[in-house]
Amino acid sequence: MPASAPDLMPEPAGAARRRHAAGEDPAKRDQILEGARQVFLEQGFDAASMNDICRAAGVSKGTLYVYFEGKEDLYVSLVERERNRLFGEVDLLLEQDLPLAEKLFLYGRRIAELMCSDRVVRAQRIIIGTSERMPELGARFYDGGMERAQGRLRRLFAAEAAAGRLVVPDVALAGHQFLELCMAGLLRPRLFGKAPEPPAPEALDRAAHGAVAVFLAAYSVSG
Amino acid sequence: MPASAPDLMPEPAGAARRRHAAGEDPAKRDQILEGARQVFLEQGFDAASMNDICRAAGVSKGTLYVYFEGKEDLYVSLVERERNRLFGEVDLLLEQDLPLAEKLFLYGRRIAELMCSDRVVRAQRIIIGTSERMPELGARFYDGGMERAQGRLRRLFAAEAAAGRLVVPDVALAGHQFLELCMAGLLRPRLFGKAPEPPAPEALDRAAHGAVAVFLAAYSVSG
DNA sequence: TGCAAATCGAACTGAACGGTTCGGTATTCT
DNA sequence: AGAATACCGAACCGTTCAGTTCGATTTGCA
Repeated sequence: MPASAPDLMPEPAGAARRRHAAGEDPAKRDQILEGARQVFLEQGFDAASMNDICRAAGVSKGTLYVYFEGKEDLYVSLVERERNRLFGEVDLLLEQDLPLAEKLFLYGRRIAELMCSDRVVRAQRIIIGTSERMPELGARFYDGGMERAQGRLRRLFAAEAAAGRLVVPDVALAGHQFLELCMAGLLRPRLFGKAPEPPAPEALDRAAHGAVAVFLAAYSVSG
Repeated sequence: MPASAPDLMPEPAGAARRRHAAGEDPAKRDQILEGARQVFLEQGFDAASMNDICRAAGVSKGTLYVYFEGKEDLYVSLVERERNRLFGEVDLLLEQDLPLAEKLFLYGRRIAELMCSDRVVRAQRIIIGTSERMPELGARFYDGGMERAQGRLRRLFAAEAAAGRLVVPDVALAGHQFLELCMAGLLRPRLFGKAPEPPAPEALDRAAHGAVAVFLAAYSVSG
């Protein structure tokens, strides 16, 4: 196939393309997803209408259906994007060179703050609400979010145990325990609508500090 | 108004009535709520149709609308009933006269088992999913469920602290911590659909045992 | 400039929804 | 027996939805 093939050239190696094939402009795709995010998160999956999403995204209905097959496809794509966007940065927190107690405090506090934020709480609400009908989507969100953090924690605990600074018979259990401790009394009232606002900084401090204290009391060599 | 008022007598003091006024037969009301429970829990609030609920309950649509004002009224009544039914019995677990460690183990294990059961997980899914639009309903469910258990725990911890067997600077925090520890690694995968089955008895044992161990390591006087 | 096509905007389809109405039936009280 | 009525079942109403269609308009490339 010569480089001058008239109409079929699928991938012109040119770096800067201005015009895209129908349904293949990533900026427009993002624009649609952003509108969908607003409507889905504040209406829920069923109550959100495609017309509202079009209006919020500033895109015609025809165009939307060029970029996405339907409502469920749009929703799945949105959840996938949010998952990566929300939990992509978290891993770095554990890499810093700090005393264990401080490292745990900062990591746990950040996770709790993230999980209790308006944006993530609303995302969890809608995903949990649809996980009866779409369990694999919920599982993917869980794996890419909390379970990823769990993996980091397990590695840390195993290393600390190997170094003789902790005694951790079950690193998986310990990982779950630590993160649950960090969100104790914070996340559940948020999910159920009992706490309309994200926790105050002092509340986050208190929970994370208490988590580290309890955790280290149980798993330190001296404990 | 004489007692012999012909058509308006509202409360005939007779003890055993066989025939009920329209929309006032409690058995029929329960029958409707039971059908609504099935449909709501497996379809979600929006996706559940009143026609499906009528069919599931074995009741005509007209009758349903005599007993309930509409979909939301039916849903609210159902949540209220489920809340009482599910969490009504739990309180008794803490009254037994047992060593603290055993009492905590049994209580925590039972709570975790309940919270992770199919029925309660599905109830939580739908309530969390609708708590964006109906926060007060979610808050009531939370208060009647987990928060009630928290109250019991706080009283226990305060008593144990007063007796010199525990050192608990913040009984509210400690209560949240203990229950979160009992469900660590169990509830969240259930809610997100990652774990399709309730946790096995051994998993519940492991979580509750680990919770008691960590908790007592942190809050025992010797700790 | 002129052409091809990506997008717009708005109307439209068919189905499903919540809720209402109404005549017929079965039950229970007098 | 007879009257009263709670319930049934099915048709019906207006609305809203996801998804489609199509001419008009804008946009980028030759």
